[in-house]
Parts: sequence; structure tokens; C-alpha cells
Amino acid sequence: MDPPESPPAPAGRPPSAAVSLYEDSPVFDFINSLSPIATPKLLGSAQNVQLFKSSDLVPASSIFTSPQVNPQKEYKPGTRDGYVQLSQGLSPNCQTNQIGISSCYGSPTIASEKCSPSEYATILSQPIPLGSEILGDAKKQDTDGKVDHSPDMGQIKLSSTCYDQNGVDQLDSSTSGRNVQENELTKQYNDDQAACSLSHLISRSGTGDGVMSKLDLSLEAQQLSWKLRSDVIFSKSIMPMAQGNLEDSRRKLLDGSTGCYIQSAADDTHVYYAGAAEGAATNHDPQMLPGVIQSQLVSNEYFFDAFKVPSDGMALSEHHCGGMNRRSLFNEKVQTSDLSGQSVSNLHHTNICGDNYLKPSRSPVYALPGIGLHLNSVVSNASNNMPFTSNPPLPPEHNSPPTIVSCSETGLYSSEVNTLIHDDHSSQKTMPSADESCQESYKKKRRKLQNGDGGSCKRCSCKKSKCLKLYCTCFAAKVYCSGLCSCQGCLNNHTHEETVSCIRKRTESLNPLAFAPTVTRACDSGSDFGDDSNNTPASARHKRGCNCRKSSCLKKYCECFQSGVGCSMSCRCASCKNSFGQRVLLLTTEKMEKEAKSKGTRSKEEKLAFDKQVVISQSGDPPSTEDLFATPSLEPCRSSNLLPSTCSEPPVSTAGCSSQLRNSQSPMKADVLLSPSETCAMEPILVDGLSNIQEVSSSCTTRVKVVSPNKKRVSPLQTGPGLSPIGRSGRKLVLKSIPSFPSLTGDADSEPH
DNA sequence: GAGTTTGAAACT
DNA sequence: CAGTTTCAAACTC
Repeated sequence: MDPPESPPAPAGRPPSAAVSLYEDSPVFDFINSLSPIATPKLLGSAQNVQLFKSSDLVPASSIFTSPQVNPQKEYKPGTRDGYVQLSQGLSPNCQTNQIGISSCYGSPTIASEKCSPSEYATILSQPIPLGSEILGDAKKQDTDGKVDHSPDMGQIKLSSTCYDQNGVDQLDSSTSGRNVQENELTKQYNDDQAACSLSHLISRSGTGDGVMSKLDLSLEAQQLSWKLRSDVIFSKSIMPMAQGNLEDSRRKLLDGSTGCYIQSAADDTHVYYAGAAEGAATNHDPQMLPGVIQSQLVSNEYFFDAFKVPSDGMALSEHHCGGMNRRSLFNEKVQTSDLSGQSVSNLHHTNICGDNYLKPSRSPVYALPGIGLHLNSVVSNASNNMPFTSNPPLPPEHNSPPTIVSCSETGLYSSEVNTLIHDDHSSQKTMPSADESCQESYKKKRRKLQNGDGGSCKRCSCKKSKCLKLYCTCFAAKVYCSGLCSCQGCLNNHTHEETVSCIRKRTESLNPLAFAPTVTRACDSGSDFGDDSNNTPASARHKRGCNCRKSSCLKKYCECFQSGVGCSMSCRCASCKNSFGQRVLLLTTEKMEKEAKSKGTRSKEEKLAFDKQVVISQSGDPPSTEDLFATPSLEPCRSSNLLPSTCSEPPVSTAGCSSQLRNSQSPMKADVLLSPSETCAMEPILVDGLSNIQEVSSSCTTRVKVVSPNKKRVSPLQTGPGLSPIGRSGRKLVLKSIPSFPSLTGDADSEPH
């Protein structure tokens, strides 16, 4: 594929960076499909467009998102979940820095053997020269192949001006003064891998001298892992909004503003992605997107990520409404990110105290990456193979050209927007009028209509909590209640901002993860369930797990079910029948013994497992009815997703078996068991949830709880002999034991035994 | 729409 | 920290 010709940059625009475009990247096809001139526009006024194979690329995410780089994993262009990642590619020989638009196909990968992750990281942590010198500019490299990062050279600027739907600047981050929030966001994006949408593109400084403003190195580096994604693009319902006053946007862009604007010369359709961590509006036309990307619309990866679109919320589909964008994910990122070396506590503090998302004076980024409780219902849809656009049609009022109000009403909140609205609604709620009942009824009806399946756009109906407790879904999502809520005595509005902030702080101080997303994708926790082809909603897991007793995890009472995810080891549910994947189903020794007695026999494997457990118990953990071992019916090779064993023995080789899971057509059914057949009896194994597994005891999960979702054993012995308090106490401790950050492949060794 | 069920959150 | 109570959403009729 030939590189597209670069048209001359518009007059007055500074010379821009050269850009490399990976020719086998979907985004390249995408761009090319738009227009012959789209690529250069996408890349700003890049005058040097270099093509190279994506196989030459090392996704920045592999460096910055996680230490869990799996060098064995190959970079596979063209896989179904090949979302596109904007990254700073590095040539395999590490001799040049390049800005590349590459495809990121799932888990972080290292495609090159010539450059270690640390080397990449080192390089990427440096200022990256831009300008015409950037590509293949050997003169900027010393003899060692290292890049000369001249301080006065242009640097990549990845955040950009944020436009509203009218193309008006909402925020320009091109200048200094990036605050902590920005870093937080960057962390989030980077950490969550899917944080940034296609809207995050290379943007360039509009400064006349052509020198890019410098970014914090870590920020810059992390931003390099932004993805180009097509998520919201395809949500039809946003199109009218998104296309509002495009001329302004276009003009602004062509005037040299940051951001990216893709224009099709053929029919004047356009795709505009103003990229910024601070949020972005999107103007886009789904029809302009090539099949390779469109086809991913319904992929779960996209589906999930679609909810993570950083945005001011104004350009998002109402299908996104609800919690997807409502729950602040700072906390999670605080847990997971350690990329820039910034103090976690600082971040957290900022999160708690700053309440940035509430204050309109702050950066208007409220839709944050991650999956919160509220997006669960939408996730459920995803699980049901219901793409956004397949949602039931909304009443006409929702199909009308969106306004700020309607946007907020659909549940997509920019806090700013939200705030504006809540001033109105708060008074309504706090000072009920005579029409309150009618109003409530109307709200309910409207909400019902809006919800479609009844769950997409949740609003609270609190009566006693004043919407200041986690009972309140709005409060839990860190958003103000809106006019759609039918709550009574609501204080969760902008009018009571200080109160809300205070309560939030208190709540968070009591439980730092109170506002954390409740669902984490598998890739967030270390590709638990194979590659990204399994990144379905069901391969996500509810972090805290459910505690269902009667619903069998088959109703929305169950948070896992509601989230559309399978139950996990974190769950303490009984009689789990979660259709998205059953919980750990285990046999306790006690039960097994009982069964064995009743049978009068015990299988060889059972005996072996039992013996092993006894050994383990004797060596560390006292015997307990909660000690576990598993059904003997498991396929040994399913241990491909084993937790790192706490045994000294190395994990069973999984090389030959991992494909089974990866290729599983039923990733939702992934589950975890303890296998007696493994070298270590405590190694959980992923099994197909359809397996005929008998749950013998719900109490047996205690031991399991000391295992993090990313298959990490979490120091069960740290608390001394006996049962881990983690197991008993449930949520909080379990959460603390769950590193959202993906685990290292070999981190079992780092775990205390 | 009222009443019931359910499980998370809050409380003791 | 285990047990209980409160709460609001989900569910049923």
C-alpha cells in the first residue's frame, strides 16, 4: 500500500511532525477509505508519512500499561479485536522514534526482539522530537543508536483542544498547567488500554514557531498508548449532535488547532476526532468507516471501550447513558497505575478532595475509562450481542437533535453539563411541588422508556438516603442526580456540592474503593482469560464479587449478572448459575470426604488432592473445611490460565493448551477451579462454565478469595496461620488484594509464600 | 402501581 | 468482624 500523498499544509500552519502509518493497520485502511487526503489530515499536516508494517511496532501500551508484557504473545494484525492504537512506535532496532498509528491487537505485546521493554520504556520516556527530523533522522542519533532528544525540538503533543459539538474550544490543554487530573486521566487511559478512543490522535501544537509544547514525560509517554478507537463513532444516535456545525470545527482545525480532522473530499462527510485526555467531541460519520473497523463495532472490545470514551459527554450516545461514564475511575487507576511515578496517594487525594468532575471550572473530563456498575446493564446488552444501535428505538424526544440538556438526560454526563442541569432539578427535588407526584410519574415513565431494557440509564429512586450513600446509584457513580431521578430529599446535586463532596470524601475514606468501578475486564487484570478475543463482557469480572444467596446469580439482584459478567473467585454466591460464567465451583475436603464416605470410595485423584491439601495445611495453613481442592474431572491442559502457584514448583506448562481457552467460543463461561491434578493443589484453573461442575460448598471460596482476579495468589499466609481475613471479611480486603494492574507473567515468584 | 424479594451498604 | 438493619433496585402480581 502506498502512502497517501500529503497535501501541503494549510498556510500559516507550522511544519508538523512526520508520521508513520502502519499500512496493515485498520486505521490506515480506515483513513484511506475516507479520502485520499484523509491520512494527512488525520495526521495533521504531516509531511512525512512513513509506512511500515505493524509488526515492526511495539505498542506503547506494552511498555506503559503494564509490566505484564508477554513476549511470547505475538502481535497479530487483523485479529478481530484489532482496535487501533495510537502509539509511538519504535522501530525494532530502537534507532528511531516514530509516531505511528498502529493496530493494537489486544494485550500488550512486544513484537521486536531487538529491544527490550525497558529499552523501549527508556526511550519513550524521553522527549520525542517532532518535526521533519523525526523520521529516519539519523543525525539525531548518536552512534549508539540512541536518540538525541534535543530539548528545543518539537515534541509530540497528544492532548489537544477540546471541542464541543459546535467546534468551540472547550479546553485547550496545549498550554502548560496540566493538572493532576490530567495525569490521572492519562494513567487511566494508559492503564485501561481502552481509555482513549479514536478521538485521541496526534495533535499538534498550533504555536507559530512550530515548537511543540512540552509535556510531562510520563504523561507524554503514557499518552502514546492511546488507542484509536471507533467506539462512539458508530452510535447513530449521536450523529446529529456530532455533526453540528462542523464547519466551525473544520475551520478551527484547519486553522491549526490541535486535533484531528478527517474529511472526505468525495461527499464532504467527515470524521473529526479531537483528541485529548481532557475530553473530546467527536464528529464522525460511521458510514465512512471501513468494514474492518465497523465490524468491530459490535465486538465486545469496542463495546466495552465505548463506554470509556473520554468525553465531555456531549457527543455520546444515549446508549452509553447510565453508569458507563458515570463512575469515576480514578480510584481504580490509582490502584493500577504506577506509570509515571506519581504518587498514588496524591492522585487519590486529588480524586477525593478535588472532585474535579464536579466542578465546572475544571477540566471537562468526566467520562472516564473503566466499567462501572452502571454500565453493567449495557454490558449485559453486549453480552447479548446487542450492539448499541440495536437498542430499542427511543421515543422521539430522544431522537431529536441533542442539546446539552437532552444529553444529560440521557445519562451521559459531563459533570459540567450535569451541573448545569442539576441546578434546575435539584430545586425541584429538594422543594417538591404540588406536581411532584405527576412529575415523578412522568420521570418514571420517561426513564422506563429511556432504559429500553430497563437498565441502560439508571437513575435512583432514593427515599431515605438523600442520595448521599452508596445505596444511591447516582452517588455511587459520583454523579449528581438528575431530573430523571425520582429520589426524594435529594442532596446529591450541585446545590449541595460541598455536602456531596464531603460525604464522598468520607465515604471514600471509609472505603477507598467505594467509588471504584465494580467490573474489571480481563485484560485489566492481566489477560486472565486468554487473549482479547475473549475480552467479552463476560471475561470481565466483578471486582468484589457478589454474595447472592437466592437469586442464583440469575437476576439483576446479582451485581455480576447485572454487569453481564461471570461470577468469579471474588464471589461468595451460593448456587451460582450465572449465565455469564459461573463462579468457582469447588469441592471442599469436607464435602469430598463426605461424598467419599457416602460412596465408600474415593477416586485416586481425590485422594491425591486431599493428601496434598493436608500437606499444605500442615506446612502453613491449618486444615480447614474451607481448604479446597477440586473436581477431578478437569482437563489438565486447562491450567493454561493458572494462578501462579504458591508452591515452589513451577507452574505447569501451558504452552500447548492456552489456545484452547483463547479460542474458546464461550469465553463467558470461563471459570476458575482448583485442580487436584495440578502440581500444586491450590492452583485454580479456568474451566468451561458449562462443565458439569458441582458446587459443594459456598464456604469453600474463602481460600479462593486470597487469589486475585488476575490469577495472583494474594499472600494468604501474610495474616498468619489460619484463614485469611481476606476471605472472611469479603469486600474491602478482597478489593485491596486485587491489583488491577496486570500481573506479571512470572510474578508468582514475587508473591510471598 | 403496590407489595415482595433480594442483596449491597450501613450500622452495631 | 460477624451479625443485623437499612436501603433501594429488581421483581412479581
